[in-house]
Amino acid sequence: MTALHASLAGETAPPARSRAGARTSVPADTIDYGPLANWIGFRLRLAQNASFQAFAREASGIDLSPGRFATLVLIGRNPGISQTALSRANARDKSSLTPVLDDLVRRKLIKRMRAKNDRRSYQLMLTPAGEALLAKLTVCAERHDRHIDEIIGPRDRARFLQILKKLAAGLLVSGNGHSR
Amino acid sequence: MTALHASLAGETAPPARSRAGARTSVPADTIDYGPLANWIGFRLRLAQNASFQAFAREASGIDLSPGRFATLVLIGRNPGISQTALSRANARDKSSLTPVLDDLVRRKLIKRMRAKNDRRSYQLMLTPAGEALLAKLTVCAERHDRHIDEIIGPRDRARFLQILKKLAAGLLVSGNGHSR
DNA sequence: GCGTGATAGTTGGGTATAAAACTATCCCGC
DNA sequence: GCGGGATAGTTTTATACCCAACTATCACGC
Repeated sequence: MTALHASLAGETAPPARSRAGARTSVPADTIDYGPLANWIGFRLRLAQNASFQAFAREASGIDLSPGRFATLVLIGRNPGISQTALSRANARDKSSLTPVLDDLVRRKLIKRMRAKNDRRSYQLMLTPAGEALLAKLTVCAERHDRHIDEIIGPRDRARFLQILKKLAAGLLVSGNGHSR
Repeated sequence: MTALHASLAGETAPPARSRAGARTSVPADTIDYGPLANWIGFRLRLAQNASFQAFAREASGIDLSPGRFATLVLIGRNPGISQTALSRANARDKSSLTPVLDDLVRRKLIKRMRAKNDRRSYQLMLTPAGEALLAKLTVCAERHDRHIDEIIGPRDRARFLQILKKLAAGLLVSGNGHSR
């Protein structure tokens, strides 16, 4: 991350690339993306990438990665949620959650309590410290989101969001004749 | 991936979840996403996730991950490109590229040739086998893209794509007063 | 030609994530 | 109450990625 993205995005750094780069056959700003240029999947990856990093910047100084933020939000909004339900909501495998939650517990941001009637599962909830951190991060997230709004423009936002939702829904339904 | 996404997306699997799940405090379909529900960053991640998996399904049977596909396209479109330029175009760190290219070379899909006038850099190009595989994958990608079109609807596609581009560009320019 | 600073690629260390196998627990019908 | 089948969470293994440090090479000015 850093300058590599800049060059992809529209060149932030004009000073660089003048001697050595010019000889390496493809001068970086004249790259032919071919069909990639207009494939949704590719652009989606770039946008997600950028958003992730922008958020990380927004929340820099706070010792919690963007990925864990969603986890906190979901626990905060759904106290007592199980790990499995949380992993589903967050679209990550439940096994990925184990180390994350271990860490959050270690930092005393969440609590894991055994459910009364099902001793297999945990009930997750925020600690007061977790609530406090969540509040701080929410401010960052809102700033980030406002930043995105400036880029998209408020008119298109709703439409854009709706398409994102349709995409996530539509692409998944069509492919999983799975059992589980 | 699998049923977890389905439940998020709109429930493909009605048979499951009826007994055990009902008691674990938060029944998965009544999750409160709170502000997450309409945060672009979060939705972007879900959509990208879904797209990635859908593409993987489309190209299942072909032994090449979606990530490497973009690499092949870029090399095919820009013969002689250097690894650094490629990593930039693909928005990944150049160090991530090393093992990927090693693998592609091992499978005889690409060639790495030392540049004449700069013995530090390589010039990458497809082998005939690489061209052939690229052609096969392009078919998959086009099918995938058509699938996405069905979901988005052709009217919104261009607008959607444009917003994705603006987002990637806009979010990156504003955050890297980096040197590198 | 030689030092200085930049660049191409690799290596090493660390994080995030997924898939599959596993353990413990649960539900249900008999 | 017991056995079969499902579920919650963990562990193991493997992959993809980043960043920082490293080596080899280059370019330029003197």
